Amino acid sequence: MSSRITIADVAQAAGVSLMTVSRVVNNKEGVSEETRHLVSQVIDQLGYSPSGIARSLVTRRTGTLGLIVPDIANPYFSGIAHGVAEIAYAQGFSVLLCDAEENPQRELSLLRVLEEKQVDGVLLAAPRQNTPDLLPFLARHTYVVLINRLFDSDIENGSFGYVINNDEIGGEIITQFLIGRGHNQIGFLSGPTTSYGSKQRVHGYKAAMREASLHIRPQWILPCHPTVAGGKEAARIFLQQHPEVTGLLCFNDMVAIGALQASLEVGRSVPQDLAIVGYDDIPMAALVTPALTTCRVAFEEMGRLATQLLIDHLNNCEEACNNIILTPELVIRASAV
Amino acid sequence: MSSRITIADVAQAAGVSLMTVSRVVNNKEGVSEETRHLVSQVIDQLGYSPSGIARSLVTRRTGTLGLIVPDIANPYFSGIAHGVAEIAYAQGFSVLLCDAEENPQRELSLLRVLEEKQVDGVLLAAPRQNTPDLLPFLARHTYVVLINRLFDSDIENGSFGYVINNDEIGGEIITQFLIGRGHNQIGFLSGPTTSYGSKQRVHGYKAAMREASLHIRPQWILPCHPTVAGGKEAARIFLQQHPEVTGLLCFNDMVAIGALQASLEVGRSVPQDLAIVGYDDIPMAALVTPALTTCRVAFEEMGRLATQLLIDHLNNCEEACNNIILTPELVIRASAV
DNA sequence: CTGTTAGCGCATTCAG
DNA sequence: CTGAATGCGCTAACAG
Repeated sequence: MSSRITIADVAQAAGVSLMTVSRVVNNKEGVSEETRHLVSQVIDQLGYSPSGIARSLVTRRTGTLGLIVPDIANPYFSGIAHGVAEIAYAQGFSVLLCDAEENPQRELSLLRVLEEKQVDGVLLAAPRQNTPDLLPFLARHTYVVLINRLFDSDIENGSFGYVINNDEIGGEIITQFLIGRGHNQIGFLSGPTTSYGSKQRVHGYKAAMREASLHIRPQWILPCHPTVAGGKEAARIFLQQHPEVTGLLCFNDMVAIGALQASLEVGRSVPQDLAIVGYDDIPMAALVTPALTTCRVAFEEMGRLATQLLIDHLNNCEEACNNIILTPELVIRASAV
Repeated sequence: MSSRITIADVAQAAGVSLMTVSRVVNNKEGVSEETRHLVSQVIDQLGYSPSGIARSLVTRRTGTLGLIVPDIANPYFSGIAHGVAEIAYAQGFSVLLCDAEENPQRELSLLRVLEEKQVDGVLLAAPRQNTPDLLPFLARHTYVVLINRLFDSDIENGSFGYVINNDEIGGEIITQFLIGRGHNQIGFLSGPTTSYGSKQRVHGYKAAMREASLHIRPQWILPCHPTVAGGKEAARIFLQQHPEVTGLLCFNDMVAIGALQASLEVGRSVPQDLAIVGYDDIPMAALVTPALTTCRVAFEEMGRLATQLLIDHLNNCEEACNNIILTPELVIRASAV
């Protein structure tokens, strides 16, 4: 219905050949200013719009990127998506949004869909969990950029582009900050055990503790769901079992907000009785009370960089195709001073 | 590169015709179980994936929906997007995400892109501002569903499907709530003057005031930017100019959070000295201190309903194609009790 | 149940 | 500078 009028209609109306029309539509050389002008006019008049579908069939390029996120309603991923959309638009690409709804199986299915849709490349944002089948599905795509997610093996990672946050340094920074403020009993509500980021942050935490010659107690590291509810529950348990702890690191800001709530319940005032540190710096972090001291991860920037990396690769810009490791930044607010 | 192997390769390898392969790929009738099985096997073996592009060229359907939002990083729109993605996936559609970056001009350009990509339909979520050129661009699409946005004229609205929130009732509900709690001097930080929702909410506010025989003072209605900063600034000015006001309605939760901050600065404690009410019930609303009393708008549900409406229409299900008006719901928390 | 013919709308050859 | 042929990969409409 929509694309009723074709390039042929335009050609006929303008009294030229298909190719001439095609050339002016695509701004190609080899057309006199005169005919170019004429054809443009006819195009406007007829309201012609080229069919991206037909074009893609012959060029074998769709100008579309696939973006897979675990949950677009999560500010973490919507921030990434915002960055992705910005660069994609600027470079003339569209983005097919795939929400896996936190379901690893769904990711596989989505990868299939993207294959049928013939996207030029895919951006895969941090699935929480490692599905073993993921690799073969990924391999079917021309090019994939991983956002804040890595496989366990470097060999596998070598097949993909990636932009990640250095969570090990992140974990180290926040731990060092607490140590610097005189804390030496520091706990960690470490999030999902399956999370790559969690592991890295714990590494950083341990490194900082070791560096300061502080004893590392495994029971001070408590996994939890990466949500407010998860953080609240974990903090409740943790604070009861380890009242001696004066500094509490959290997997992310949501967990930290949960910890804030638990502290209130238990009667430990933050930051006086207990310092709490988040991670990510989602918009909410600055707005809770007390405002969260946290580690800023540049979501939107990651989205932008990943998209640029992907597009550079599609354009065969070999030089520009370097993977990117971002260093997070400490943001001191009120929950730990 | 990706779709190197075609239906022809499968046909040859299986020793059947193209059509037979096509039939099994599309699960169509008219193939014996035996050959169906054989062909399926060859497909797996060769790793064949059908080309959506080629298919779309002939079927004139892309199985793709366009979604335009002003800002995907805004929880309001990422909530909608989540609902959209859910239904789209469930019904076998993909969604092309377009982030207009709060730029009405960009919207037009995006609409063009969607036209070239030949999306089956488009979902347009609440642009803040009315661009006069919007209508002709929308008209080029087969079917459009407006999400929480309406044109000023009913004739124009008649051309589109829509799912909206009844913001007039919303404004009325929150005003009645404050009145019921004994407030009779109620201000309204009403957001952008260009916003359709703002106008409606103000209508509701006035209706409730009138109904309670309270005097409506125009100076108690103050427009502002729909952001935390905008709310903070507006509240600062408002509270200084109208200290007599004891209840403050806000355009949305972000504005309310700003008002909360301003109150703290000015030394008015919430809810004792001043009741503050938000709008939308974004995730953040429950997490600030004091937690926001607000009016819940069912974002995700709106996304779901709009998408279903669009798909129903594409499937020519005339009966099911009714526009939807949702009624918001009061959520009482701590900022106004 | 299976195969053949034709063409979707366009861009890439190659000739003028 | 312009145009005529050819085919991208697939399905609809017919034949057998």
